[in-house]
Amino acid sequence: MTALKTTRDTPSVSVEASREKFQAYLSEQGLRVTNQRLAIFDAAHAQKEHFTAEELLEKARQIDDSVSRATVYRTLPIMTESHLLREVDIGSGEKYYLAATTGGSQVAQVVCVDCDKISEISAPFMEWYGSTVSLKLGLKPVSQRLQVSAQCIAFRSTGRCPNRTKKK
Amino acid sequence: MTALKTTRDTPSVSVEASREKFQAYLSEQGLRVTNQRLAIFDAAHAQKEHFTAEELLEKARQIDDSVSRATVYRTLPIMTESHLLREVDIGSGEKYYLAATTGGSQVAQVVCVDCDKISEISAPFMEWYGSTVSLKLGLKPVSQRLQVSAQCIAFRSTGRCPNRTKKK
DNA sequence: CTTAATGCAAAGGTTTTGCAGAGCA
DNA sequence: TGCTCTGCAAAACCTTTGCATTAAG
Repeated sequence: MTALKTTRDTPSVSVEASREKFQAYLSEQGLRVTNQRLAIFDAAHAQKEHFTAEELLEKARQIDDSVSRATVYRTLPIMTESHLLREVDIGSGEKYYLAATTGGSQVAQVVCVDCDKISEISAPFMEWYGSTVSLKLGLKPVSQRLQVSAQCIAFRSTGRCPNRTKKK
Repeated sequence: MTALKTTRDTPSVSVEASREKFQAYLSEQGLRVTNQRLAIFDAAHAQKEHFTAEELLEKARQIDDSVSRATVYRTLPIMTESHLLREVDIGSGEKYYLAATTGGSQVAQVVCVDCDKISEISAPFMEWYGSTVSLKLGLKPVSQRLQVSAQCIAFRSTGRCPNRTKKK
């Protein structure tokens, strides 16, 4: 499966708008707008669920097969620093990412204990609690993250998650 | 600095009590009580701040210099599963640990953005929010974690943390 | 043209694992 | 004595980096 041309020429409106933000960010920072960066960006924003760097590489290559693993890893921090992508580390060894189209920093992650599937949910109280907790220690809060481990629906009924790939 | 004998023969009362819990847990699970496991346990419970696997190896070797890195890594999950140790992943590449002498699962971590120093603080509201958020998604909550990024006192005054070792 | 960005492959750091020998129950 | 646990070293794993080449501005 190499270099398939997808419907990249007519991305959805929201993706289009986000991409403009990304290009604007790159220019502001004096960074170059390359085909690889755009392919990686588009691939990331076409995902509906959280993805890993490796999965992103695969998707990006379906758009532009010249994209390398190194460039994916070099582009991820750019996208997270521009707040167009959210990084989620659930402690499973690899990091997960999701396009930050909604919620800003006010989202909690709920992770299935069996299959590691991540759900996000609005948690507007988080920022207030982050401040409360920080200030109790005399520190200045920067950001906060609430991660909840839970049993997903499939696990509760069948005792095993359908999309589980863990070695454990 | 190899195999220094410390004051291991007279550990504090609380450490002593915890160690008994650990031995009981091992026996219950049909696991063996070995000198290495006890040394690792004692080393872990002698720390006042969060530590890494590598740091734990060094401390454990001061108690019993036969302790190997492999055994440390094999013992860590046993101690976390017995709830005598708390694992904290702040997304820095290596995991941190701390003896779970207080707070149970009702603690939030506040991490300095510059030096990665971790402070813990009681956060009794967390469990309630974990439940709320999980149930909104129809999931059964298991545990929750609130991690706050903040600027520590030293960073605010000098612009740099004293104990910083990050490459970044 | 000038310089940043890229691909490749090797290196990096942390954690895991196979195996033969050691030691607890 | 049987079977778990251990140390050692190699491997696995994700991520980063050096270098020659490519391409954006």
